[in-house]
Amino acid sequence: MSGKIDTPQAIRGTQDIFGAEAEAFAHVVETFERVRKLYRFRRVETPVFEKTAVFSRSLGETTDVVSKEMYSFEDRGGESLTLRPEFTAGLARAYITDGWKQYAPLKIATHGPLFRYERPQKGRYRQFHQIDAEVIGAAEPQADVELLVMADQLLNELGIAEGVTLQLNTLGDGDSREAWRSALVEYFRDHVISLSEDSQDRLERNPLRILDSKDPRDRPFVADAPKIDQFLSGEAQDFFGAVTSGLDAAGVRWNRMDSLVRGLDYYRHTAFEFVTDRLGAQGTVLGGGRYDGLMEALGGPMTPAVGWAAGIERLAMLVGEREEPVTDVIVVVEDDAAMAEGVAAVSRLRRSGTSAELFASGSPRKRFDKAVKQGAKAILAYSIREGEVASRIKAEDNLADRIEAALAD
RNA sequence: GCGACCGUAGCUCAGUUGGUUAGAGCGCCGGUUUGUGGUACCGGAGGUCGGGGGUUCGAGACCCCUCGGUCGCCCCA
Repeated sequence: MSGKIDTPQAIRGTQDIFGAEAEAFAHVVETFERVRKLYRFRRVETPVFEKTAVFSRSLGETTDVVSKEMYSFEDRGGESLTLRPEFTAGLARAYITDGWKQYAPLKIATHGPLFRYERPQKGRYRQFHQIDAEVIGAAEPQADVELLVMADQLLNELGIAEGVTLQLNTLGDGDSREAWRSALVEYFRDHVISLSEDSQDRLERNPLRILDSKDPRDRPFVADAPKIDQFLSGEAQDFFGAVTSGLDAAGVRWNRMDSLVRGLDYYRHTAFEFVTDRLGAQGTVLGGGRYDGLMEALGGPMTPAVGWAAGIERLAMLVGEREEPVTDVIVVVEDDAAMAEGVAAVSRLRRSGTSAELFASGSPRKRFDKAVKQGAKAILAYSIREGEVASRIKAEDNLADRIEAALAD
């Protein structure tokens, strides 16, 4: 009896993933690993925590992520550290501090946990997991296209492309984006009293966000708001044109979504999201864009880059629960006098590459039934007949032969 | 940070307008039965009813606080 010691609870918004859900999670990661190798993206690992400045400088001080969602703390040396809320900033830091410029253009992929202090809900956790792909040091629209085509292939290989659509936009280069932003602020300021409270607040913090407000009060003004297209430079238009024609050439379907903006300050030019209506309020399955200004914000050389990230939990929800694979062989010891034979057999089977489990505890009479009930491709039972250890295999012939061979080694 | 709903055995749940020692199914453990076999029966372990306070003669049921879950808002993957 554990008595009066109360068990510490798991941290809010964290999850213990098990069984069919864990299989779905693993399937997403395995599929990503396979696809990323097809596109020759190199695997990298970076720390789950960084100096706080890595994120605050990259994402923008006024973004929600930086202003209220970071898990920041001081270490024993008094340094402010932060559990990574996203991958890109840390990867950019690594690119600069580890001299990865020598490998540019560099295609990299990673996956792992991220942390954001948010109210948990469907598809949103405080510790969540993403897969991530970046192309750093490539200014060409072909890099954007390659990334998008890879994302599209991933969703197809996961079997969840149905009902997921690619929404694509351009934010233009830095100057285009600024001009557009100023025009939006000016426009919305004229209607500020009619906007929702949230959007009035956004006008100060993040005016682009008003464009994808869900509030019906904002809709009419959003419809007539200045469009990015009016502010795009010639180069920005050409760039976006090259991305869309590349997608068309690769056979990837997309929708122009001129109200699509991304939350973080570092985005330029291409911005995109793969969205679905099958995940409740969290429609975005995979999102990203080009962040040509980020490296400089971190004190590095001007370095063009593009990338995306996708939530593993969200992808796994779309994949659905996956069956855990059935055991090849269950070895049943029906009499403890045959224990040594059972232990030997299960060891040999596993060494031969056959998955095997040993059922040798609890009531001897019920062990075989438990094996039948759990299910296995074959059951190998050891019992005592007339004082001798006797074995019996219940399996299809070809598998029975394989078991015999493994045991004979 | 805001809102709504929810919280009874390991799991899924029941528990009548507040009324004795809180139940079922599944699972688990043991026994009997069957014996090339996923049977049936019997028995057992396991709950301070998320936690704390309050109302009441009496609270799993009502009230407050708190923690957690779920789903929205916000934000995002």
